[in-house]
Amino acid sequence: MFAGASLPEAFAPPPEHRDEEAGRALAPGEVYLSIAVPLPVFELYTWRGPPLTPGTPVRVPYGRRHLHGWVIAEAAACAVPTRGIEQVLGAPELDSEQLQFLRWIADYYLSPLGEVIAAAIPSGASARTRHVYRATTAGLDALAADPPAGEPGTVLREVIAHRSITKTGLERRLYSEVTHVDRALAALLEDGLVVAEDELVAAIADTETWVEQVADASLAGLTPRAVKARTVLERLLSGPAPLKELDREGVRRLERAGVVRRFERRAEAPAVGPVSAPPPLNAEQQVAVAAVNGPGVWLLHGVTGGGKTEVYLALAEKTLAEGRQVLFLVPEIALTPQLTSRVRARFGERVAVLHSALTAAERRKEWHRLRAGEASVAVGARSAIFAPIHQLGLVVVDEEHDDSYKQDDGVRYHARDLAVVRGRVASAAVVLGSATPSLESWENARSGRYTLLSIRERATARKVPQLSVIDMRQEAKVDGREPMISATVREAVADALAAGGKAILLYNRRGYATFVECAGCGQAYRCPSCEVAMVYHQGASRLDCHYCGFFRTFSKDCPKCGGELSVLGKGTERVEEAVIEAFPGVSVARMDADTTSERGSHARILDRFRDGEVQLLVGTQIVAKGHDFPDVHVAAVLGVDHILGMPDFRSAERTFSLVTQLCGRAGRGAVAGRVFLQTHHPEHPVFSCIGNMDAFAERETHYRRVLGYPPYSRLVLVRFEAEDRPDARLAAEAFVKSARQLAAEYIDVDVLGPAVATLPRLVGRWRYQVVLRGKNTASFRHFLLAGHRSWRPPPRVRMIVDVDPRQLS
DNA sequence: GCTAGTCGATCA
DNA sequence: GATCGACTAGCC
Repeated sequence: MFAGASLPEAFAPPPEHRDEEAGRALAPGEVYLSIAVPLPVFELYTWRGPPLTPGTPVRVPYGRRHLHGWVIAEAAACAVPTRGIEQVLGAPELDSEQLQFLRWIADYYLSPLGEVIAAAIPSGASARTRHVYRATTAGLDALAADPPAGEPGTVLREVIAHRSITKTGLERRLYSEVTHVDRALAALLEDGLVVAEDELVAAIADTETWVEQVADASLAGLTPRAVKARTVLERLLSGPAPLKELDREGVRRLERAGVVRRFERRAEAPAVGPVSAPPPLNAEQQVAVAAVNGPGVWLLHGVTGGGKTEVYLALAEKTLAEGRQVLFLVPEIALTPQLTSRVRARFGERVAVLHSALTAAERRKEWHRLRAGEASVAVGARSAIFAPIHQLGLVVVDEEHDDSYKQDDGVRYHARDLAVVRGRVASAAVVLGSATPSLESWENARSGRYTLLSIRERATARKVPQLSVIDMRQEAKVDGREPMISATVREAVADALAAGGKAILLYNRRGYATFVECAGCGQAYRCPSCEVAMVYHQGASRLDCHYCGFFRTFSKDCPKCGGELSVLGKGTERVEEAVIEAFPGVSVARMDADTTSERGSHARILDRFRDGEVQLLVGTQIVAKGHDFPDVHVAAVLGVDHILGMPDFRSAERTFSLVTQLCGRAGRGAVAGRVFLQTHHPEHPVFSCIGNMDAFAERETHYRRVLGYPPYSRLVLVRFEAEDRPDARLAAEAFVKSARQLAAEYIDVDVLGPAVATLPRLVGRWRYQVVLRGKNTASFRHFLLAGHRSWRPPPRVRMIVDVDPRQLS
């Protein structure tokens, strides 16, 4: 039936991109393969191919394109015509345990399996193909006899000069001579002088190139000016060295002279045995280490400075001794250099470090070392949960309450929750550690799903600091304005400095002023695509949108009416200014996202503070995280009200955690530090619980239970985004209607909303959202899975499904 | 996700 | 009547 098709279409020859054999029956030895590809489709598609082990990476034709996918299983048959796979890209990359884990994730987070696998495997872990051009015999003959004129001729010559070359390669080499590489290639292809093909590029080798000296240096006839070659030779005197540590120019020079030679060598053999001796453990630490045994989940609740790290390390040692491997998760590796270096110091070459600042090649190398069993301890941020470990015996999640474990785009997994799942799949022990556990984990421990381990004593003899809450409403005004630093804090800091101590001041907003407006015409500076106030950064002299990166240069006068602009609200830059003014001559450093964007700058600031070069550290919440300094007499939270005031049910939990962590930063030797908290809500119950997890948890869980929030319910946030506001709103409304209908069939499922998101417009898109809530886990899962099949957003609307959202905004 | 093929709107 | 651009279905 051709009802919909016009005549020419019906008679058109089949599109040439289809392989002619598409849809034919299985050839001998062939099977149907279910393959996961990274696309927003939820079923697995089927291709034909040789029998392959699940987890094998393959390249498959898909429409006019080619995709990288992974074999999941052999399929019985396929209802639609199938095509053949194009290439096997290497050995299986996932064992059945990992596949089981990834399938669980796809199911739980309502994400396509192919996208989950793509998120789990670093790009380039397996072989890739690249589209290359190669000269044909006709092309070779043509060059000798009758070379094409103009640009095609130049391109042909270049193609012949290489065995094969990509288009990008050609463009790079010929950019000064040829303007239309594309066109020239098309002409050459047309004439049959070159062919295009896909070439398999091997996955990264686990060897590296080394250089050694093979002949007397005098043969090189080096002039005194050949400095680079000399430096290389000097280095090689003590034996072979890795190429990457040598000067390439120098090596090439010596190679040509036949003095040195390259060779491939397997990556460094791991050093065996502990590198630094473990310190003795105190009684509580010993109890914790002894308790963790075999599969299960333990929540290690330990006061800051209680020596949780030593417990982790002792457990890791125990696990390694059993011949199993260890996975160490940390919130953000750049922010926790101390933990990483301690793990390194203890286990040396057996440690593989995975973090976002690695280059693709470095990451692949670490991945390889783990897979080959050369490294047996992996340390990394959330994506390290996917590290290729076959004999997993222990997973440690440090600072388990930290929100950075939640991936906030793509597959929105929570690495701490995945750690529990992976541990179960691998029959490994899982240890979640924190001074301020998440209420979810706390509840799991209370109900007996996890085992609670407590460390209440500080390992060092430091006393628990005393906290003073300062009511900023009572603070004397200066020039009619509320001072940034209260008199009490000012005095305490002065005392600390006089005694040769240091202080940390936290203000959780960066920039100089959070709002800029013209006193004359009322013109306010909002981001044109985000509907939020732009933040004035004095250092960069510009206005920044903290959500989309848009900025404009700042001038003191209003561009509209010429009046003077007034800057309102505060940020760390302004706090820094006030501090410098209040304590002249004292060395101050600011630490926030603006001063730590450069690689290594974060550690540099902390080093200067540790060494005493900097006495006052001002910054956003990163000053409260994971590092320990001597002689911090005073720590003060100058502003925390924005966190507390956020329209989110976890705002009290975040405040509690941040302030408690900061308290842990204060203290010197045996003397307790002083901690101050400036707020406009001194009566808020959270402040009376600081440092006391039991008290906080009791209050907060009561409130969560009454209001039906996690951990007493599960939430799924569904957000609708569109350029036109009505599109997003209507989509959300339609969704609510159908979700309510479906929810009626399940126990205790609520559909809340629709509501405008806390940030109504971001990066040019309007945002509406709906919250799904389930109080019965099983019923809620069934509801989600049933709905998921039918939930498709209308045109022009993007739908984002966030299972277990960390923030309802 | 991408892309090709569809459709209507726009211009000489 | 031809060309351009927005929109949508199908990809195995």
